Amino acid sequence: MSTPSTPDPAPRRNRADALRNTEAVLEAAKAAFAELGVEAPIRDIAARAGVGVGTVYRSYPQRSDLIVAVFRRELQATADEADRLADEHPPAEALRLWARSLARFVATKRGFAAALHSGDPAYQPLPSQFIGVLAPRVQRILDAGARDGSLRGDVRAEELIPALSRLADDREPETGGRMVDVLLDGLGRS
Amino acid sequence: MSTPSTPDPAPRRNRADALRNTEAVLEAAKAAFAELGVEAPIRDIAARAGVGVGTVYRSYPQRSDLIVAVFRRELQATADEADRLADEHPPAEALRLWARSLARFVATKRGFAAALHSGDPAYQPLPSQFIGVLAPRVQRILDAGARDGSLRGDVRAEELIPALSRLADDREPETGGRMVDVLLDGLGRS
DNA sequence: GTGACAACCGGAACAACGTTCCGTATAGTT
DNA sequence: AACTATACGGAACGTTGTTCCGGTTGTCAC
Repeated sequence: MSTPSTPDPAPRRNRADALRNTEAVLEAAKAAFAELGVEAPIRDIAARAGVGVGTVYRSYPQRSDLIVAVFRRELQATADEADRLADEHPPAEALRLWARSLARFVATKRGFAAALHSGDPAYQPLPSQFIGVLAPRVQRILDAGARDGSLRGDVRAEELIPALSRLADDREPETGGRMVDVLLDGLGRS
Repeated sequence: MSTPSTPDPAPRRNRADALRNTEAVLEAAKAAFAELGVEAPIRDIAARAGVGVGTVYRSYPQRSDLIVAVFRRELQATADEADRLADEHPPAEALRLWARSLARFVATKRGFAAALHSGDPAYQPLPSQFIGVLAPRVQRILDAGARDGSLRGDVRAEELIPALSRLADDREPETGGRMVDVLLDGLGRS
């Protein structure tokens, strides 16, 4: 406010060791999530990364930050696939194919879907982070389907995605897949 | 093995104070579940009942025992309703009406559906207890629907009930209800 | 190279919870 | 009234999330 001399008030670059640690924690979390599910103990993640718990909390104040960081790449791939499928297939088929893609994503992330819907404050930002990325792409498919009459128009992506991820999160992947199919059958026609 | 004298080896009747306490814990748990959800702290339940935690564990070694005991009556009512609806309505309609009944049950038991599918060992007996009671009644409806062609025949009650309870367990009851309807639409026809 | 300081680190410390265990109290019987 | 199997209470232990602070270490200016 007072000194107009510094146009970019960014005070300092991040320290190199801090960046290294942030990366190490990310890798450790990825391994821990794969092995123990997304509710792996923070202490465990810290130990794998060779750092103290304080360091984990500094880089990722909320557990959801860590989850989002670990799965960002795969999440983005799933989102991109929605666009690709929308371009290459009619809406109803694109939606069905994309649902399988989502089911694969959910099935390989133990505890992810449960965390998504838990209501636990530690996971509170997760739904918006997760659905925020996916919903616009899926909504495009739903809109196209509503236009050509192949999909009913009264379900929004923001409610469909949680429903699909809930159904897909079954101990028996085959059962989860079948229930997803049934739900999509219910979306068919108008 | 050695002494054939005692045909009924039941050694002693339950003590009256123990019965009183078991009942007090049940009432306390009912209140705690309603207020805090099914993962209410055991200490909290014990305090409400005016009892030590050891007493809670003696009557209900697993948390799932407490949950089943608390909801047994309502669960039974929901199960009975399946029979009633099956007698009074055609299969597809009976199923839809029953699904609403299940949705109401789930919606008013905070955390119940999540516990049902959590995989947490503390809740491990819950699915069989819960689904074991409901499934036979619901299967009757599904079978009738498969016979008259109004419902597809490739979905079993054991997988439908978890799916419905997952969908119904939404922060927005209206959304949950709509997704349940969509799933049932998918079950329609063959 | 050296000094100084902000940034960062590690892990101790605290709180909440599930669960076990055992010395004490007591209901029911003799 | 005395006795004993039964049940009780809650201390104690292990695990987890989360905060906090004394000590350490990059980084920059000189």
